[in-house]
Amino acid sequence: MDRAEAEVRLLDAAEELFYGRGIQAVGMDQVRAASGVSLKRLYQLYPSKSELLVACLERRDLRWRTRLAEYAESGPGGVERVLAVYDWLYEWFSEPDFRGCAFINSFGELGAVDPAVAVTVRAHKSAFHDYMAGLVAAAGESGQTVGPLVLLAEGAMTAAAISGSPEPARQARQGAAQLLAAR
Amino acid sequence: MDRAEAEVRLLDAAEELFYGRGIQAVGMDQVRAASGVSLKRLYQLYPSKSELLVACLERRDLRWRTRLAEYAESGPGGVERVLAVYDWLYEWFSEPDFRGCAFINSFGELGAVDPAVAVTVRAHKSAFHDYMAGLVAAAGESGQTVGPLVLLAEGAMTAAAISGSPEPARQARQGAAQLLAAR
DNA sequence: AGTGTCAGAGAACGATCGTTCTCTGCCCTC
DNA sequence: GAGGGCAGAGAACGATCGTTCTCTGACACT
Repeated sequence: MDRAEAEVRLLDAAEELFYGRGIQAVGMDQVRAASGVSLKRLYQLYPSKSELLVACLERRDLRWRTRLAEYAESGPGGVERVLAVYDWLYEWFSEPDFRGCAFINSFGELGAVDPAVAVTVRAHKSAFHDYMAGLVAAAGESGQTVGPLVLLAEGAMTAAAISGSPEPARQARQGAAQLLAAR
Repeated sequence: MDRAEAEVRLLDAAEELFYGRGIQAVGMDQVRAASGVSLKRLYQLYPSKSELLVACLERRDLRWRTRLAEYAESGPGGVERVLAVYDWLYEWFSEPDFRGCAFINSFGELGAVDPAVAVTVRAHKSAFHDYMAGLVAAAGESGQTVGPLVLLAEGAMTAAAISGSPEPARQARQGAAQLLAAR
């Protein structure tokens, strides 16, 4: 197993465990067991739990935004492309192991005590905001709606996590459609 | 110091610490030091950290909803009463020690491993949803908007926490006003 | 083949946690 | 005034955590 594969296995295992049970509820030895990578190697690649977590979040940020963009840009453009974001949220919320937004969860758990986590979470949310702003601008809509549109998505993530239902995505889509229809 | 005062001091101290730094980042000994209540008494009143946390959340739920209702119902009725919710959020977000919604944070940290926490958080969010539904109905608006209106508020809470700015409350209010104007 | 290098397994370490126990001193009752 | 129960302070306990160290065995090279 070379360095690249060890990294992948570590990030896969750590991300699933951290996301599924919370960060402080997972010990480094559980990451070792789930990944099959020895503790020694783990600490060579990621010198602390915090750095492992940040690496997980950064990879997740990339994958999440890529998947979202692929979905949105596979359909028609304009306003429908904005609304497709909420359709994608519905699919995400429906995944069996969905447990909310990993960034919101991480920020709530460690944002106050781990500055690196706070920075990473802010970067992710900022990137999402910028992406939505781009879609809205491409649809020729007023930039004033971007804020509420993002809030609908953020609210849907937490509501879906807490209620255990994907339905908030539908409600967010309805709200977004109304906001975009009003002129 | 009688039992009632010990409870108040414990809940005050624990709530501030848990909310400000995260739950697992705070030890029971810090709660003892901040409250001035001995460890023995603490465990007589709340036999475990989880029960102390749930008691904090339940009291916070009551106080939070009471403060919100007092604010909303101190102004005019109708649609403006719905919008007043977002004005209140702005004031809340502007408090110096604001760190997001304690229920969302607690759920993210412990929802997956502590069922009592999950139940308490769901109850709080459900109560907030019902309260908003009541305001919307009293304003003579369609019940269909309740979902998006709640999502705007939830999204504003997390966005304000992560960005460290109260501005999301303004954006949520704008979005809500548009949703209520559209018919 | 013999030797040096490295990786893995897992013990070890020091810290901290939630929780309980011990000891001491005070207050109330007779 | 003597004795008993109770509360507070803080040590103690067992578990677990993040992180490091030790030991052993396998592989690479001359």
